[in-house]
Amino acid sequence: MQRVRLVDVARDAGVHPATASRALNPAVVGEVSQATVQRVRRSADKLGYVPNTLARGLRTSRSYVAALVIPDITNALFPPIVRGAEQVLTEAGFTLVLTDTNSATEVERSQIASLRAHGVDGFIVATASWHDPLLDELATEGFPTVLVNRRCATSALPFVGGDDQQGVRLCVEHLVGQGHRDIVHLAGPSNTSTGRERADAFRAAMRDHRLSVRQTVIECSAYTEQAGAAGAARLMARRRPFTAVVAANDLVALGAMDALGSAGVTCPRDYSITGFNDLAFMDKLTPALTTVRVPFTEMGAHAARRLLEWIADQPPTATQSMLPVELVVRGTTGAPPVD
Amino acid sequence: MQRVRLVDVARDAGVHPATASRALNPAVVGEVSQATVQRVRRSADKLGYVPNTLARGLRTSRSYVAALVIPDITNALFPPIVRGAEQVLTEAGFTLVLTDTNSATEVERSQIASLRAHGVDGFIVATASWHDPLLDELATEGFPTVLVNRRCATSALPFVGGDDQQGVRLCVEHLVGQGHRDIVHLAGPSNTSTGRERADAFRAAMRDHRLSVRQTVIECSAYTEQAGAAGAARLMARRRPFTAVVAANDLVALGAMDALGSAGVTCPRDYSITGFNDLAFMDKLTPALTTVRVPFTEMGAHAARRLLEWIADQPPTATQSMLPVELVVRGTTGAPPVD
DNA sequence: GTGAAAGCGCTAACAC
DNA sequence: GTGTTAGCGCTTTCAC
Repeated sequence: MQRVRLVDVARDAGVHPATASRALNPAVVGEVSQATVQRVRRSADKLGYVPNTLARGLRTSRSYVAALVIPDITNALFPPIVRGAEQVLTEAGFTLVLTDTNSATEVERSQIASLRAHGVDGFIVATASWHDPLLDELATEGFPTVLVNRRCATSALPFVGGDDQQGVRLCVEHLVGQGHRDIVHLAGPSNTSTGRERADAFRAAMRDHRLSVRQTVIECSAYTEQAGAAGAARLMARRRPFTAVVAANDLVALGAMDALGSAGVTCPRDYSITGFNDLAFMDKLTPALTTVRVPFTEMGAHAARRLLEWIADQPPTATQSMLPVELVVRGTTGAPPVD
Repeated sequence: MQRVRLVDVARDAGVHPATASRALNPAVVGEVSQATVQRVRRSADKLGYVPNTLARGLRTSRSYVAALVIPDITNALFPPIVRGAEQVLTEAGFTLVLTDTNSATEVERSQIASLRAHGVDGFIVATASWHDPLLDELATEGFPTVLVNRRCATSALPFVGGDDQQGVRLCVEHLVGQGHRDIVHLAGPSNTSTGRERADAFRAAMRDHRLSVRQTVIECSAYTEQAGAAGAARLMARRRPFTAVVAANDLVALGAMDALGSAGVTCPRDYSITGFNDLAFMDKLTPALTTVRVPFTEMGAHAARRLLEWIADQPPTATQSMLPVELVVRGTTGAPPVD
């Protein structure tokens, strides 16, 4: 394997390598006579020819490789994105390179540089910070790059994400419908678009219901259980009454429930809570988590399609696609306690 | 970016491209005078030179890319493996290509072929079937390949996995210690090494405790909740009494618990059950799952190290490494019911 | 429709 | 120590 070169095929078919190349290249196969094409194809099959993509890439500066940049693959929301992207890319004859930055900016920068050196044709980036110079650079250079899940302040790059606004609105409406009025938001980090936008959406939804938003938003430092627990601790320290919590995501919700539980405040008896993302097994907890389901697989697939379009044609309109989300009502929400 | 070539650096430094190449290549930098090295390095930094890995690879037939072949990235046990491998590889200056075969053999075959065409230096394979002609081919060709998590019948390739035998033995011992005697095993598919070896280990452990193994093993068709539920249904259909179940993995255990629960048989009141893998959130279920913790991140890292060794030197001894596992006792195991 | 020739960016032999 | 030369495997002008 890897031993049969185009020259060998050409020799076997009794043609010039250039002709063999044309016969095997769908784009220019028309320039070659049918008979020759047949002969070359037969030879290629017979010898088990596998084109050397490196050599092709060196010549065409096209590698048919796309890279997916992920902050942390062990966070359960990313695997479906990877999967969706991988499937679309593979189907299109592309190879997916995965890089896990461990949420570190320097790693991200060096990885992106190295991948470009490897000649990748484009990036799908799931690590976007709200202010992200690295992505601004890519945008400026016109290097094919699609943002997924999180976007930047400067929306110069196409983006595919879930409809955060709608998701939060559904949560607030559901809680209000159950009779809650003292609702607080454990927000995500403000250096992520999801953190910011969910918080904005929360305030907007509260206002729509003529509820005060004063002192109702507590920012968590990360999308983790630890940060959620810390947020809940700060919430309790305030001694401001609340009957419901809209958490920025499932992990934050879980952490908050843990912390509140340790303080003897239990859900759904004492308060209601909603998550976001509907990670695996959220339906199997006790109580099962009411949360917002986001179509992550579709998100990855969609982002991959956008990237392929860009690579094939020219810079796309930097559209921001919002995929519809849905509220999944389970056991962590109910009527507010009567005291 | 990607515009600065070695020639440009050489011109800037006033040397021949070959000299610049040597100055920048750690392996042969000694053949160049210190002064020249300095000058070349300075020029490279100044111009922002990034070596073109494709061109280098074409010349050296080394791409510094390793591929990880995964059956299904959305199965929560694989992300940590990916992460562990990615970290070791990245640190060594390698790039990781991920491919998700969706558990389909044809996809796997075509992906592996395509990746070899892309010039990857080696594979880490997590999809091994018990009989796997594709892997036998790679082994025969001496292509650097390390198996992770699952291995093949013909152990011609190095393998890094968890200590399945020990894990199952711990489960059985724990259950026996609680007083269980009627223990059954919901086994994994027999076309995986984990399925076969856990079942073997189960039988061995039972015999060690002088317990009969007749009719105690039921094979599930896959490592999924559905298959677990189907296995539990077959178990109930037998009408043979049991007080404990050793499930081949967490998903199978969850599926079984669902199916048994629907039939009014609940855990831990009516029976005990153990899982395997300790996936995320298994500690948050009700009851929390007693299971075997497997060091997946370390597994991925270890496999990557083995691969790097192979790529750097020569074919390693085809050693089989077993990483230690530990039993995590939680709520799904207890004393058998008294009737 | 096909062949000839050049070259993508880099590195390994071989000179000097 | 450094320059010269050649070539990795492929594609793409340019002739014919």
